Amino acid sequence: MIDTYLQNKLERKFYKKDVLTVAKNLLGKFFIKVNDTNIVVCKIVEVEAYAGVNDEASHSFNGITNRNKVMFEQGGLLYIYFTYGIHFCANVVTGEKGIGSAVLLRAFEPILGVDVLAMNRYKKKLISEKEKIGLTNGPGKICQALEIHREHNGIDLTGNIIFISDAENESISILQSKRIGIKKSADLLWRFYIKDNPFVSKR
DNA sequence: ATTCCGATTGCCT
DNA sequence: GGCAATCGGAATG
Repeated sequence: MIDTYLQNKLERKFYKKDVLTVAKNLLGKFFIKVNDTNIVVCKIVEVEAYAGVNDEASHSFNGITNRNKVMFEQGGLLYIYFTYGIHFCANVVTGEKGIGSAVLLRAFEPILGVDVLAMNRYKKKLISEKEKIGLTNGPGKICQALEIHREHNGIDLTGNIIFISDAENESISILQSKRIGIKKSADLLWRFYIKDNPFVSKR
């Protein structure tokens, strides 16, 4: 089971391309998190690109700080930040070291480990269809459901704890829009999502 | 030291 | 659709 995902794990070169390319290429891929007792697999269905140059909305826009320094590492690392005093958000760092760009993971479709996700989100295993939609359809929800926190900031996605794997591609239709919840550089169409997927976030 | 405010979410009307 | 929750990063004094 897990062997198949490990064999299809994305390599470093996938992440070292420019952020818009990686953002679009991440759609439809499997995001996997493994621990001692379980494995969770989700399909990536919605992302946003953030780049260091000409993008005032990006954490990297004003240069390296203690918070954003992982964004400036080489592609393939995970950048985690804490926001609104409540939530964590997960990003895939892209490009070469020093660029400062990343892809925000906005929504997942649960594939394997729904009970684990439900326990983390709702403290119970059995959930309704509506609750299943709400499991991972937002950036903060993803981190709560998959237990991704501060300690995962900087983790290498080419390792075996959290990684992303290629999917046998049934062709997907990709749509784009403005990014959600930002005020600066708000007109860039850098949000990408899979058409007609019910797990794409609503707001 | 103090102030401002955010790459969100859930609950309310 | 509106708004409170809640905290730490970043800017300002």
